[in-house]
Amino acid sequence: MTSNIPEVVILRLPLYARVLRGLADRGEDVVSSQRLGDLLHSTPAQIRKDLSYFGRFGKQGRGYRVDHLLRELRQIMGLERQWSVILVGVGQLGKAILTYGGFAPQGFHVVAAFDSDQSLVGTSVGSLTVQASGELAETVKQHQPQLAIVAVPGHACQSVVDMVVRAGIKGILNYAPHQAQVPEGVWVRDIDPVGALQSITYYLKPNGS
Amino acid sequence: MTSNIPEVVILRLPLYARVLRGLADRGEDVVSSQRLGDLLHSTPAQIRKDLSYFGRFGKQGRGYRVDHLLRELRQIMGLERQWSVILVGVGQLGKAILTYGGFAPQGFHVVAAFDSDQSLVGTSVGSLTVQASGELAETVKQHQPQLAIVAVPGHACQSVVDMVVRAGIKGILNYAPHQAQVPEGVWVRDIDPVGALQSITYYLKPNGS
DNA sequence: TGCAGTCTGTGAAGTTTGTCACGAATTAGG
DNA sequence: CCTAATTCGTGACAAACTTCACAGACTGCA
Repeated sequence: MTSNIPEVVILRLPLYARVLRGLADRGEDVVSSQRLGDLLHSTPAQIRKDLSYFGRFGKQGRGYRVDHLLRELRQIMGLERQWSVILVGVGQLGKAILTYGGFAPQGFHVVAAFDSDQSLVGTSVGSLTVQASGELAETVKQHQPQLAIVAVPGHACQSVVDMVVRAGIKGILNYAPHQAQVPEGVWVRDIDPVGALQSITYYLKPNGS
Repeated sequence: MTSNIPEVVILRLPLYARVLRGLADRGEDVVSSQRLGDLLHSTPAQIRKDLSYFGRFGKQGRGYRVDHLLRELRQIMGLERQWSVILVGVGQLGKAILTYGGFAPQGFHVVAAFDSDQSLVGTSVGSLTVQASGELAETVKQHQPQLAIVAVPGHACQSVVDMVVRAGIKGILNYAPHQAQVPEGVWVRDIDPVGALQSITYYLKPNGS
């Protein structure tokens, strides 16, 4: 039974949560869909409609209580718990991801890092020791992480994805420039900065307005 | 006059180009929309429709010539030229971006890096020397870069975006966790790994299928 | 208490995006 | 040359998504 909530809506939830966090930090108690729309470059109707998929969180004549709505959203997205993440690929990108401080505050903890390069295995990056790819299945069985970050070259992506999927991982954040094939029930999001730039240049190309 | 080609189509073009590059590397001459669809997890009809917005590149009974279609797509996206990029924010993330080897092969060259932290200004990262943010306008005037990568903390994002926009930049790749406001005619793409993970956990939350 | 003003939640309408299915072009093999 | 097998390009159709617009709920003030 796949839920009937559009995926585009799910993709917007993190943005809503982020903006609400900002409002909470600035001590704002209540926010209207109008105001949220301004902050998100979206429309009030869109925001109300999106939220209505999950329940009724606002109050007519007032708006939404910031802390309440934020808690609800975090609940909906499953963020009221910690998530364990493994990293595969400890090259430059992988190292940057390991030392990046943005994941942990949101409850995503990298608990193990793997690489196929034997000269990396055993070295320390941040607080982790790089493990051999061969140990992945065993380590996953022990720590039961739910997510994997893949930061390997494009040509290695599919085999790495296959490996983590076989180990039981159901969510993958893929930095490799490759569309990985995954079975039903496994979720992949691609991070593609180069593609993002390329889709910008399309609009800049006819130079002028 | 905004073009009437859907933005979703434009966002798919880089993926098409990437897959075609892979096929070209493997020496394949011709590819059908069926095959492309398999590789992209898309449908043949979608691909034919997308391509038809730009012209007629295929041949009935055969398919698309890989090298020809790739060249056409690169032309369409404006990739048959080099693009100059500036980086703002030379923290851990910024440094990783500077040393990342994925941009240059696609024609995106980082020509200058800026940071507001005086202790970073003057230091070398990769082949660049970090400049003070105050020099940005002047440097942009000289080098005429078309794109900017923003890799600063969320709270600094908007002011940095304002600055690069004022300097004349029309395309921004934003790594900061903040939805920047930009005037008409400026294009922003956000890179949001944390948000991507959060939209995955939504689906994993009801643990089971 | 009553009234004017605000703002949500939601069916219905409208728009955008994706799929279907078929004519026409091309190839390959007698 | 003729026929069977492919495959594109595209208008018509369907599905998905967004916007509209309004009833109903709440607030604040006199």
